Amino acid sequence: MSGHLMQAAVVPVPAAAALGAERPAKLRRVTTADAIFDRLYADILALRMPPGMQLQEKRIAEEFNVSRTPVREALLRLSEGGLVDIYPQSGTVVSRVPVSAIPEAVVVRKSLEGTTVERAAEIATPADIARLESIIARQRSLAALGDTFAFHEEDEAFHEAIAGIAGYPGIWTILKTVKVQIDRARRLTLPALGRMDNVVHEHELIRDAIAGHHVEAARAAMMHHLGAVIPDVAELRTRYPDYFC
Amino acid sequence: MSGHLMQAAVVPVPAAAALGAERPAKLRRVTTADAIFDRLYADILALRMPPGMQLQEKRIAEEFNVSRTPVREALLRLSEGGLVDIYPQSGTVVSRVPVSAIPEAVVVRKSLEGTTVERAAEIATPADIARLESIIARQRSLAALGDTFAFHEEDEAFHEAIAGIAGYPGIWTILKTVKVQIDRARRLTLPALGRMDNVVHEHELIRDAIAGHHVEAARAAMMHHLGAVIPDVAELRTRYPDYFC
DNA sequence: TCCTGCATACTAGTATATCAATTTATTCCG
DNA sequence: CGGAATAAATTGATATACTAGTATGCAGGA
Repeated sequence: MSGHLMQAAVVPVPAAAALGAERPAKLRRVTTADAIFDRLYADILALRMPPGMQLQEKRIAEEFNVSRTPVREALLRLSEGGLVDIYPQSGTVVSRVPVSAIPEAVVVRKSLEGTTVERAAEIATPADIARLESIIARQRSLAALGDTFAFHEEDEAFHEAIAGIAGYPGIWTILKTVKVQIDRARRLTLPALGRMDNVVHEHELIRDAIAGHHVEAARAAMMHHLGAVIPDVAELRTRYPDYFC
Repeated sequence: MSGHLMQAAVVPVPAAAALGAERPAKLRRVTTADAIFDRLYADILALRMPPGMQLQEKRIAEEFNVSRTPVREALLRLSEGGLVDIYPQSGTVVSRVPVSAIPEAVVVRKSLEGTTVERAAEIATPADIARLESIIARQRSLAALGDTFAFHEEDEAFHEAIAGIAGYPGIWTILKTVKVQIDRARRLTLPALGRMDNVVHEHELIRDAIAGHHVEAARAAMMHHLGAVIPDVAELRTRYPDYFC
């Protein structure tokens, strides 16, 4: 962690904000706070900053060569997402993964993605199917290479694409915030290489059901897919006792 | 809007944050920024600040006798919820209700509340049913009095109670943010007094289904209930053209 | 030894000042 | 008279300074 921070690039606003927030098509500077948010977000998700780690606005500000203000804004956003806990006048820590919330997060995913995939199966076009297939193809090669990180990114892309096909971009925004806690727990499991092939196959089943406009089959395939990825929290908890609460 | 702001009361943290964020049972100062956020949130929802209204950090800060910093933090949080739009170096406005997002918001509610009510029907205890009934009872009298505002608060309580029964408090947190845009649109409809009686009846049906552990019936009743409250955006749009986008 | 109370050293919350970018009005030239 | 260039004003973004809680450790007494 070091060095200067990129400044003041001008880019189209990246989706941001919750359901229905769509900024009017307008240009928006990527602010310093945004950059720091992204960095911390990635660091926490990748466990480079493990749960329970103490954070200090001042120290972070010094590391990035910025003032406390943008750091503070980034931390506030992270705390809303449940990734850090801010104790006023005391300190800020990377939040421990709330085990109790993980089953609920899975329920949310199943509920929302079930609804989404049904809609997608109803209205998907051949072009949509092609998009799904291209993502799956990339996943196949990444699985062969054993690149778990890139594989996971494509996994996100697949689910996001389905939301896009269904015409529910806002639902994907919600899912992203919900998925975070699940993903953090999953990062702790050893890179189960064999699992990637399973995922590819499950994605193929989902794609086939959507392509054939088989609403019920699509839902069933998605339910099976989401049910298979629940991390074994009980085991993780004994292995990393102070990462959970 | 006037006068000083209450300072530094100490209260238990009010639920806040997304799924799985549960602040460790701890005392937390209600910060100035929190107070301003709550105030602005209420003002926007009650349409005292109508969509399209210009906001200025400086002016708000002066009104509340605080500096721009907490005002800014409150506005940032509001913008994440899609209640204000911040145009950098230009201005901040109360967001217009994004009509395009309302159907999607309804989809989310149906999906999540459908799942929730099913679970509630499975595990509800007699005490849970009593809680629901007491809320419905209050709604009956409020409907008779024609107190639409308090009625709406009890409506929220009813749905939150079901989430509580199901053991999905985090889902309610998500629903709150999704409901906001729908509620804003609904506030524009004339206080349809007759509608309140319908709502009470629909709630009774939901309660009965939960009490009888009729999972399918509970879902059906909830779907009907949620389908009935979709505001007629098309009509509203002609009546309040610059409240929407 | 263990508990209590105070002093100290932090940390986050808030205020104020400065910087930079965008919008808007105005002026000057064609 | 009109349009482009420019200057002024507005306001968001960032930096710095200050205030006020909170935790911790040590001293002293039970």
